[in-house]
Amino acid sequence: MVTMTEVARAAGVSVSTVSHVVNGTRLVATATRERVQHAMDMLGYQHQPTARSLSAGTNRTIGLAITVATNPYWVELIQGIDREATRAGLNLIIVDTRDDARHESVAVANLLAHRIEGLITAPADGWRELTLPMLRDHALPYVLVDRITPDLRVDQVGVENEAATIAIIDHLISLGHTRIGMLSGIPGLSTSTERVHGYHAAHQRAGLPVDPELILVGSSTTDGGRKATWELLQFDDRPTALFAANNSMAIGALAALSAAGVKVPADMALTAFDDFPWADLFSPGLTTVAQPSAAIGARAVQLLLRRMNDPDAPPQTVRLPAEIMHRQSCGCVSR
Amino acid sequence: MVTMTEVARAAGVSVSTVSHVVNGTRLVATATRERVQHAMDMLGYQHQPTARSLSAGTNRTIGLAITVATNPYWVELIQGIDREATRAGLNLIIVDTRDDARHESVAVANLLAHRIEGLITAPADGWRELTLPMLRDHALPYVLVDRITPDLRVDQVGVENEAATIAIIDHLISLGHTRIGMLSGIPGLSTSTERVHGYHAAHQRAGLPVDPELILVGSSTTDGGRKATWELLQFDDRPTALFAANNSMAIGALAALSAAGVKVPADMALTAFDDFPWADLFSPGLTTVAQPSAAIGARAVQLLLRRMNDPDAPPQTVRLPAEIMHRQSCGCVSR
DNA sequence: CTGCTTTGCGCAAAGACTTGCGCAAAGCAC
DNA sequence: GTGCTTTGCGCAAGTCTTTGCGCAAAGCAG
Repeated sequence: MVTMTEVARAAGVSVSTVSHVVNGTRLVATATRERVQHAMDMLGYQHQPTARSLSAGTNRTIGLAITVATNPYWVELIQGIDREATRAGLNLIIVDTRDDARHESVAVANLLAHRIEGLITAPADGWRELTLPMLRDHALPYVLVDRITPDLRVDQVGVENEAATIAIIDHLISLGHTRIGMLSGIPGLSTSTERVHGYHAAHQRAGLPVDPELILVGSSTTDGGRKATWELLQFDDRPTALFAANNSMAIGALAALSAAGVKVPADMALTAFDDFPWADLFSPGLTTVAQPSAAIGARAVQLLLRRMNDPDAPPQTVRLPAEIMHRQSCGCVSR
Repeated sequence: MVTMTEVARAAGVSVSTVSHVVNGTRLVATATRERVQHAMDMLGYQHQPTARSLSAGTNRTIGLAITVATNPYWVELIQGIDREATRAGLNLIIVDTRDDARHESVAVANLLAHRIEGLITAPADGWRELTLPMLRDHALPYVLVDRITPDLRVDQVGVENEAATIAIIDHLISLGHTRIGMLSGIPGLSTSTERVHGYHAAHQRAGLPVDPELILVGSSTTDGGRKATWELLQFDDRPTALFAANNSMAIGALAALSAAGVKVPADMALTAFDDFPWADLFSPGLTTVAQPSAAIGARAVQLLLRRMNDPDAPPQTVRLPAEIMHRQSCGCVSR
C-alpha cells in the first residue's frame, strides 16, 4: 500500500505538506502542490481516512441504521439520504436494524466501531432503552426519521401524519361517507398514533361521531390488514369506506375485499397511507397519501450536519407535508 | 473516550496485556484477566477496531455494494447476507450502488476507505471496467451475487436461471400452450440472457419451434412489462401464455392484461420469475419462480470467508435451485 | 540446591496520518 | 539596507492498538 511517506519522498516534501494538500488544511504553494498531486497520481496513492480518524478524530462518515424492508417508502427514504449525503461530501454506510431493538443496538455498535460522526436512524421500539444510552455515551450526533418521539428533545424529521390523515378522511366524508373503517399500524409507534389522531380529528371537525369499533389494529402488515378488513366486513352496519394506515395493510384490504366480492369503490371506497409505484396498476387504482420520502431523507441529513457543527443547537422537529394521490379507489372519479 | 491505556492503568497492567485479553491472542493468568475485564466494565471500555486495523491490518468487516431497490428479491438477499455475516462474526456495512457503474465505483471506494476485508457485490453493468480494477489493486477478496459473469474466474452465487426457466416453460407447454410470449429483462445482464436461453431450451426439448417475435424486451421494469405485453396483444396470432422474466414486468403485464380485458388464466396464462409477498393477493394468484434469496446471500458470505482465508483457492460458481410457486395464473388449477 | 523449561507479562516499535509550533525565505515599507 | 509581516514548509509529538522480543518468576527434575 502506498502511504503519505512514499508520496512525500517522491515529491521531495515532508509528509505534513502531503497531508495538507490532501486535506486543503493550509496554504501550499502552487508549484509544490502540483508536484505532490503528480506524485500521488504516479504512485496511485489512496487516502486512508481510517488512519486520519485515529489522529484527527474525523473521517466524514455518517451511519444509517434502518430496517431493510421491501416497503418502497423505506427504500426511497434511504435513497434520499444517500443522495444528500453524497452532495454534502459525506460518506454513508448503512446497517440493518431488522426493526428490532436488540439487533439495532448491535448494529449501531458496529457503526460506532467504524467511528462514524453522526447517525440517522428510524428507531425500533425499545430504542430508548438500548440504543439511546450508547449514543449519549459517545456523544454522537444523531437524528431520528419517520418515527417522532414528541417527549424527547432531539432532532427528528417525519411527515405530517395527522394533517395528511385529516385531509384524506375529509375527502371521504365530503363524498358522503359517514362510517369509515380504519386499519391502524403497529401500536406504540408514533406514526400509528398520529394517524389515529388524524382520523378522530377529521370526524370531530365534520361534527361526525366516531364509532371506536371501526378502528382495528392491522399491525402494518399485509396479513393484519386482510384480517382486520375481514372483521369489518362482518359488521351488520358495515363501513362504506376504508382507510389503511400504510401500504401493506392496503394490499391486505384489497385482497380481503376482492375475496369477499366487495366492489371498490362501488361497495366500499378505499384509501391508504403510503404511495407505492404500482398503486395505480391495481384496478381500481389506489388513492393514497404519498409521503415525500426522499425529501424527508435529505432533510434528515441537513439536520444532522447542523447538529454535527453545533452540538448545542436547539433540537428541531421537522414535519413535511404529504400529498394525496387521487386515483379511482376513493370513488371521487377524478381522471 | 476510554482507551486501552486507561484500562491498563486501572487494572495495574500494561496495555499489551489489555490488548491480549481483548483479543485472546496469548495466555493471560486468570486473575489478571479478570482484573482487566473488571476494569473494562467499570470504565465502559469500547474497542476500536479502526485503530487495530492500522497496526494489525484487520477489523473483521465486510462490505456489501448493492442497489437499494424496492424489489423484495434484493431485500431478502440483503437480509440473508446480514444474518450470515452476523453468524460468522463479521460486521457488515452496506452502500448503495444505484445500479450504476459510476456511482458503484465511488461507493466501493468508500468501503475501501473503511478498510473492509472483503466485498460482496451485485455488479452493475460496466463494473468490469470501473470497479474491478480497484478491487484488484487492493487485492480485495470479493464475491459476486445474482449476476454471474461466466468468462471471469471469480467466486459468484446465483440461481439456476436456465433450469428454473425451463421448468416453468415446460409447465406451460404441458398445459397445452404452444405460443408462449416472453418478457425479457435488462439486456446485457447475465440473468436476462440465461432466462432467454432457458426459454429456448424448453421449446427445443419439447420439439416446439420458437417464434422470435414472441420474445420482447421489457427491461425489468413495470412499465417495460406493460408496454411489451400490450405489443404482444396486438398480434393476430396472439400467444396464449406469457412468461415475465422478473416480478416488476409481471406486474406490468397484469396491468396491461386487465386494461385490455384479457382474463387470466382463461384467455392468457401468466407466469413470472421472482416471487414476492403479495403475489398470491392478486386474483388470480401469480404463479412464480421463487429464488432462494436468503440462501444465495448466506452462500455468498461463506464463499467470501473461504476466499479471505485462502486467496488462492480455485474460484467457485454456485448455482442454487429455484422453486416454482404454483398458484392460479398458470391455469393448472392446483390448490 | 542447581539449571532448565514453562508461564506470564512488559517494553517499545510500528502503522498512517494530523497539527501546533517554529523556522526560513520572500515581500514590503521606510 | 533595516526591521516587520507574510508566505511556505518541516519537525516531532500525538492518536490507539498490535506484536516481536525478551525478561522475571515459578515449576520441576535430578
